[in-house]
Amino acid sequence: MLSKKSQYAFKALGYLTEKYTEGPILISEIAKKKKIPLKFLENILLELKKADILDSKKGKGGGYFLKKSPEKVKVATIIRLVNGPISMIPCVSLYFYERCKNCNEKHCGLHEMMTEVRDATLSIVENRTLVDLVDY
Amino acid sequence: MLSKKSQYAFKALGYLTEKYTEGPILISEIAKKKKIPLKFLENILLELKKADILDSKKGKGGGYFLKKSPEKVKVATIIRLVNGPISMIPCVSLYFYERCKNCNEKHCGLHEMMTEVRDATLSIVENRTLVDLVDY
DNA sequence: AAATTAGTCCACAAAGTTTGTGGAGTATTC
DNA sequence: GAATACTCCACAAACTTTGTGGACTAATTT
Repeated sequence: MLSKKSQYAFKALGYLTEKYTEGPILISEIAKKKKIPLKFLENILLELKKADILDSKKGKGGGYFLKKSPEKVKVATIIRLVNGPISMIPCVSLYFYERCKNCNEKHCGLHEMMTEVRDATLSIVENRTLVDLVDY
Repeated sequence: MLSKKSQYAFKALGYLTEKYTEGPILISEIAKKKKIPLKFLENILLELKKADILDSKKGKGGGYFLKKSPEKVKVATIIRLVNGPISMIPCVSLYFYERCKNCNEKHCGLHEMMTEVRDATLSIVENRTLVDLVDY
């Protein structure tokens, strides 16, 4: 399961995608519309900014906005950033790989199956972008 | 990611599947061979027994063994049992469903995408069994 | 029947993660 | 320089994970 933080991040990014043409959006507006605790959302958006997904402007007329065009930001990128590995086990992860201590990966049934699961998931989340998060 | 507990459970079940014809297997043997903390493994196996996946026998010649034939036990069942939901978000889960508070499921982009991810994952784990966990 | 073997059960504890909150500071605009 | 809005850091409560310890029960062997 994705953490609440991740779910909040997706809701917020969906909202910013909707409002992409409208310039900076207040944190407080996102928090209210998407029912996200304000201060928690602050942390999340700041993290997304540091990861180059968002940018912000201070002072009057300020707020957060997408740094890149929403169709250029993959859902997979956001998951890895906010939630961590997409794979079910570390020895199968592409971005968070860790060697398995108690099995030989070449001959491990679990390894093989989890690789399939990973690829099935990636085939979706690597091909969806922030645009796919918007309500319709 | 699956918890360590889940990974231990899979390792143990894979081992019991290998040794399916050999009668009861000692917890201590599984723990040693699969490098799982003994007492932690006790808890896991007991849980699997209560869920009717395993059975056990006490005293000399005792140990744990699969209650059903390994090809009859789906991987999906084990994940749900030991790890919890397979879906990435609760409002998309079949077995652990929870309503989403801040979106209309019929018009939510996230909901739609996560349904696809769920189905892609299920198409694998609902069609694999303990047999697929065995090393080869 | 006693000893040995091996699972059962319960409680607890250390560590880590998640989910926040509070408050002072900084940049920008008017 | 006042108001606005993001920034940064620290901390805390709650929960989950990952175990451990010890007494108990059931089955077998001698």
